[in-house]
Amino acid sequence: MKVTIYDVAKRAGVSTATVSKVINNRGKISAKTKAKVLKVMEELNFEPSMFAAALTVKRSYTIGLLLPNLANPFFAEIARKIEDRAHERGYNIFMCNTDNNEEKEAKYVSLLRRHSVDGIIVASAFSNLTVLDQLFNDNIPVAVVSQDIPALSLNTVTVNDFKGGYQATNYLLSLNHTNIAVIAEDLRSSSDRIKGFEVAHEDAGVPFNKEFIRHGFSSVEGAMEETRKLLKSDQHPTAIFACNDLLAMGVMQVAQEYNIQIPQELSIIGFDNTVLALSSVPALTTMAQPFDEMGKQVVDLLVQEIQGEITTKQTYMLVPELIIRNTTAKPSIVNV
Amino acid sequence: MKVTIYDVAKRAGVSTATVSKVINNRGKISAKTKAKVLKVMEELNFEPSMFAAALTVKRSYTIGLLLPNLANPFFAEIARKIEDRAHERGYNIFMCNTDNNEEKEAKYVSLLRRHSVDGIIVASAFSNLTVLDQLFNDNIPVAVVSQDIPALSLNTVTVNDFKGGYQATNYLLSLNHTNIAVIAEDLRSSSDRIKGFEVAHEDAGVPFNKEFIRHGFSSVEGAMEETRKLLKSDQHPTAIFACNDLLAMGVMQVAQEYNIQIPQELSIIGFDNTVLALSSVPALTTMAQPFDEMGKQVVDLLVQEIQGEITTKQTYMLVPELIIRNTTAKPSIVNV
DNA sequence: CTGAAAGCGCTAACAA
DNA sequence: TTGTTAGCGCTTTCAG
Repeated sequence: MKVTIYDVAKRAGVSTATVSKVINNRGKISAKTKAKVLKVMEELNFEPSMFAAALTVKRSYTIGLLLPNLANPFFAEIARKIEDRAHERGYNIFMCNTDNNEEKEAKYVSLLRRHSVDGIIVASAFSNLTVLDQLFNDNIPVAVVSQDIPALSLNTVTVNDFKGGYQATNYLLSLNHTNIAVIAEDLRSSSDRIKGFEVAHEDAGVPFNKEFIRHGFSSVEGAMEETRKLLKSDQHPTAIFACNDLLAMGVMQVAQEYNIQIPQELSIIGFDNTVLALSSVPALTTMAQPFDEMGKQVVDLLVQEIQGEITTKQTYMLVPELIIRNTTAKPSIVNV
Repeated sequence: MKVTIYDVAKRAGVSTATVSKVINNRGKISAKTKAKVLKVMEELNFEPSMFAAALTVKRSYTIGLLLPNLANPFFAEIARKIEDRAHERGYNIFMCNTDNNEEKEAKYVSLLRRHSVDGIIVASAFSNLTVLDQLFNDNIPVAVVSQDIPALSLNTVTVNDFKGGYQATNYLLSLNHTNIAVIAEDLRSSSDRIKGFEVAHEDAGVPFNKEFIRHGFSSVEGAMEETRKLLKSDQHPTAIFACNDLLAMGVMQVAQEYNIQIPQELSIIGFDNTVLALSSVPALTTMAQPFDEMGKQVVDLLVQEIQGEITTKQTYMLVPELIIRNTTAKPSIVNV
């Protein structure tokens, strides 16, 4: 049988109210009583049930985390940071892999509500706005990370994708590449990165080839297929901006397939700076997402809202950072 | 205000007991009453609090998952599968990153107990046996995945590391490599893999160089350092067996650093088959861990124990599978 | 500084 | 088939 506050109270010769006070370090208790209670708690290896407490206190100290798929290093990285920070703040994380599937999203949210989570962090696409609306009506705080849901006003932490795209492109341009292609997923973040790509060209006065902007691929295979087409074309690009590291890996595989030297014959830049970028051969130049900061900010925002410390919704927009490694170089004459 | 069972009962004109019954689909209720209650629940967007229920029913339908670090693709992969299966079985997962740090382990376990988890899955090294002992005394089911804790008898799911090491080595031997090195972490699983390496050599009647067995590295950097030493030695190896994919990436980076062609001049085989193996260039030959099966089995084992369906502890030992990709080939004459 | 007692939202006998 | 009632383990007034 689990040991309860009654067991502790009886053994310590005090009331449960007193025990409760020492557990929560609240109210006035004599040092002596406190010491005695603490000792008994120790002896009994007592852990107070947050369930029972939550019932009156209406706070579970749990947060739900909705993301598409942990097996994707990008989300794994964020999840890690979020969990860290949440734990620091005394909250536990309920992990939910939605696969960006509306049905799963709804199911998880329902489950999370039954579990009385104090708030929810959304890192998945979250197509299901109805569900979010319900949460809103039910007064369950929601914070969003790594995307913006323009239809709703929520606490949000994003990274400046436009700027990321701009800087990545700009770096390539500064290396004298004038023939740059983009491979992207079909996400809002991607289109912002692409916009950055375009504006960087305009600002530099370098024209870009619209044909070289390819989007709609989320898998390595998709990226590979597209890269093949790109590299087969007459005036093929000397550099490719892959909108995430995974896609960049696809590009690199095709380069090897075609016996194209990286970075001598083809420069590649990724986005995210996941473990893939660091471990790839050659190591990938990429725009780093500030995972640590992102995780920290979302949970802080959410926790603040939970604890009623902020009432207005806020948006943090962090900036990605260029990490130069070994997949980028000046275009060689050979290749032009 | 959160809507409660009382609100539903009142609005539906029935007692809370009746509502409880329809929630849990238990007892006898007329179709009519049931329909009415269901309708009201829908209208009120009611989600029963598992907290309150757990208080009497003594089951929270939550499971704690302890692992070192989600940012490590191996654990991310397992976590994903575990979460999937748990969810299928109606359980939610509490995520805990321990960094293999005893203090964190203890803190998390304490937190999990306060949250009244029904059971705990341990995927981290778990140095802290005292804590596990407490769980045992408290009758909290624990299942272990991807390792065995010989000191304790617990439900366990592992993969046959000896066999994995044997098969990896054997494949290399079958390719006619006779000069094979191993790079490993300092884990029990690694020593089993190394044992497999040795026995495979003995069985094939090929002597192996003890100097070529290097262990104690857990980072890419460590692997790189060691690979440099290995490749600098006079009679350097023609193949390297890296005891996990991440280490293999380190080996590949050094190979490129030294301008050594893979697989022509050096074969590499990894272990795990994480996303790294698939996306590396060239794609990595590796021993695949059966992540899906592992995840499924641990949660099934744990859930069975929770629900009292099994009383004896069980051990599943799954087998890894050789996935041949592009980092392995026959040794070239040049290199001998 | 300490304790008695009510109540949080739900379930589980037991009556009706 | 449905309702009454007594907890589950903890917190919180409010007295003492």
